[in-house]
Amino acid sequence: MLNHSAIPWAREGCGIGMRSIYYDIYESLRERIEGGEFSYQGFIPSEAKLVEEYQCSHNTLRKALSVLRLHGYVHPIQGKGVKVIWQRDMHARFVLGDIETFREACERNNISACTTVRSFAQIVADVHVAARTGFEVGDRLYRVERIRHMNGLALIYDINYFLVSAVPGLTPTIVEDSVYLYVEGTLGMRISTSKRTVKVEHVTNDDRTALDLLDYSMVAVVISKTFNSDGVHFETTFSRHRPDFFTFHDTAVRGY
Amino acid sequence: MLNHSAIPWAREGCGIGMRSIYYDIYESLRERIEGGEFSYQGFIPSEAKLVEEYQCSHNTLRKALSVLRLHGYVHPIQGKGVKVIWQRDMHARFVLGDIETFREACERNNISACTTVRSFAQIVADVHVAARTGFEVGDRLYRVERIRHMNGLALIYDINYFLVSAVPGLTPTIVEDSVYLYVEGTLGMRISTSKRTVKVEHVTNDDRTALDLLDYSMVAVVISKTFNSDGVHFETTFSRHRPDFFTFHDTAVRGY
DNA sequence: GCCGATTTGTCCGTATGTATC
DNA sequence: CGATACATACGGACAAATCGG
Repeated sequence: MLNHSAIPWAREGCGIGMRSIYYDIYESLRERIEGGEFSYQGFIPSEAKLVEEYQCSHNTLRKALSVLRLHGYVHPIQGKGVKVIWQRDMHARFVLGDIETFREACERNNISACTTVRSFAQIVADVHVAARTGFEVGDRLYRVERIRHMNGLALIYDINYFLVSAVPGLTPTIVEDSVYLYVEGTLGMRISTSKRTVKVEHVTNDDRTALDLLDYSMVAVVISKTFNSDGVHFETTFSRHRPDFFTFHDTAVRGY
Repeated sequence: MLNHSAIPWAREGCGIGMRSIYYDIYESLRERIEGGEFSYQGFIPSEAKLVEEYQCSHNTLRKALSVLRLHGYVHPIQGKGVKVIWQRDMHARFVLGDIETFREACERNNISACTTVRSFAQIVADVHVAARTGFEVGDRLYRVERIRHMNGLALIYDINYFLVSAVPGLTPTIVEDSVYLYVEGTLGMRISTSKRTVKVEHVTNDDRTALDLLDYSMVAVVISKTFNSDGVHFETTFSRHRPDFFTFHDTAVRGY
C-alpha cells in the first residue's frame, strides 16, 4: 500500500510508525476515500456511526477527522455531515508537498532513480552561510551536494547543510543511500517539523554543470528547514529543480 | 494589529471571525511569541500553568497548542516542555502561503498597490477549461483576468474562474475591489479549504502584455482551488508571479 | 539504575451550542 | 418544533518521556 506523503520522515519504514487509535482511524478512512468507497462530493458516515464502527470515543474520531481535513480529504459541514473533497490527481508528473517524494514518485511510475554525491565536506558557518541557512555563525556543518537522476536525467540538485552535533558520523556512503534512514534508524533521532519556502531563481553555473537543464534559465528552489524531536534546527536543504519536473502541493484550512 | 495570513479568507474583516476560546488562546500565545516574550529555542510555560493562566481546560489549551504547532510556532517535547521554533523572517520581499496576501505585504511595506481588471466574461466550461480548472464540462463560470500592481509595476497576473451558481451577480466593479469581501460579506458565504499547487512555467504572450516582466522568461504559478462552506469547489485561480517577487511558505508537521 | 515529580500525549465520557433539515 | 450532525468545552484517567535526586 502506498503512503502518499512527500515529507521524507513520514514515509513507511522510517522511524517509529504512528501507532495511535486516531491515526489508525485516519489511515483507514483515507484508504476508504482513496479506494472509492466514499465518492467525491459524497458524505462519509456521521460521527456517531463511525464512533460505533471504530469503537472509539467522540474526541478520538474527531481528531482523525481533523487530520483528514488538514490533508484536504474532507470538509465537515455543521448540521449536514462530512463531505469528501478529495479527487485523484490524474496528470501530475512529479509532485512534492503533500503527495510524495522524489523516490516514491519514481517508484510509482516505474522510473529508475538514483542519487549521486557531488561533494561532501565539513565546514564552519560564516556570516554568509549562517544568513542563508538559519544556523549560527561558528556552527560546524556538513555540506553535501547531491544530484537526483530520473531515467538518466539529472533533474534535482540538492544542497544540504546538516548540524554536525546533531548528525554525527555522516559519511559520503550514507549520504548516497539515505540520510533519513541513518538519522532515524541508526541515530534514533525523530524528526518533526519542516518549514519550507518555494522560490524561483536564475540558474547558476553549478546548476548548469550539475543538471540536465536543456535551455531553461531558471530553477524552482525549495528551501527546507527541518527540526528534530528536540526542537533543534538540524538541517537546511536547498532543492533546485528543473521547472518542468516540479510541482508543489499544499492544503490550507480555515481555523487551523 | 496585523493578521499574518496569506490565505485570503483568513484576513480580518472578512466573514465572521474565529470566536472561540482555543482560537483566542492561540492568538494570544502567537502574539506573545512574536512579541518576544518567549524567545527562539526557549520554552513557553507548561500546560498546567497556561491552563491556570487562561482559566480553561486541559483539552482546550492543547487545541490552541496544536494550531500553534501547525503554524510552525512551537514544538512540543514530551516530558520537557513546549519549545519556541519561530523566528522573525528578516529579508522576505514578498511572501505567500502562511504569511500574508499581496495587499497585506504592500501595506506592511508602505507600497502602493492596486488592482486592474483586464477582462471579465461569463463562459461555459469546455473540455479544455474543465481539465485545467477541475470544474465539470458545461459549468457556467465567470472568467476574470486581473493585474496586481506594486509601485506602478505589474507583478502578478491573476486568472480566476468562479462558479456562477455559487457566486451570482459578480460584476467588474466588485472584482476590481475585492471578491472575497463580496463573497463573504454580501453573499454571506463562508470559505474553508484551499488546495494549492505551485509550478514554474514559461511566459506566455498574455504574460508579456500583462506584466512588467523585464527579461524573465518564466513565471511562478500558483493554482488555487477553493471550497466554500458547503464543500463545493467554487473557484480556481491561476496566479502568475514575476519570479523575483514570489515566495511561498509552508509548514509540515509530523502526525498531522 | 531506580524512583518520583514534572510535562506532554492519548483517550474517554459528558454536556452544551449551533446549524441543517 | 424536534431530530440529526458537527463544534466547542470541560474534567478525569493513564501512558510515555524527561530529569533530578
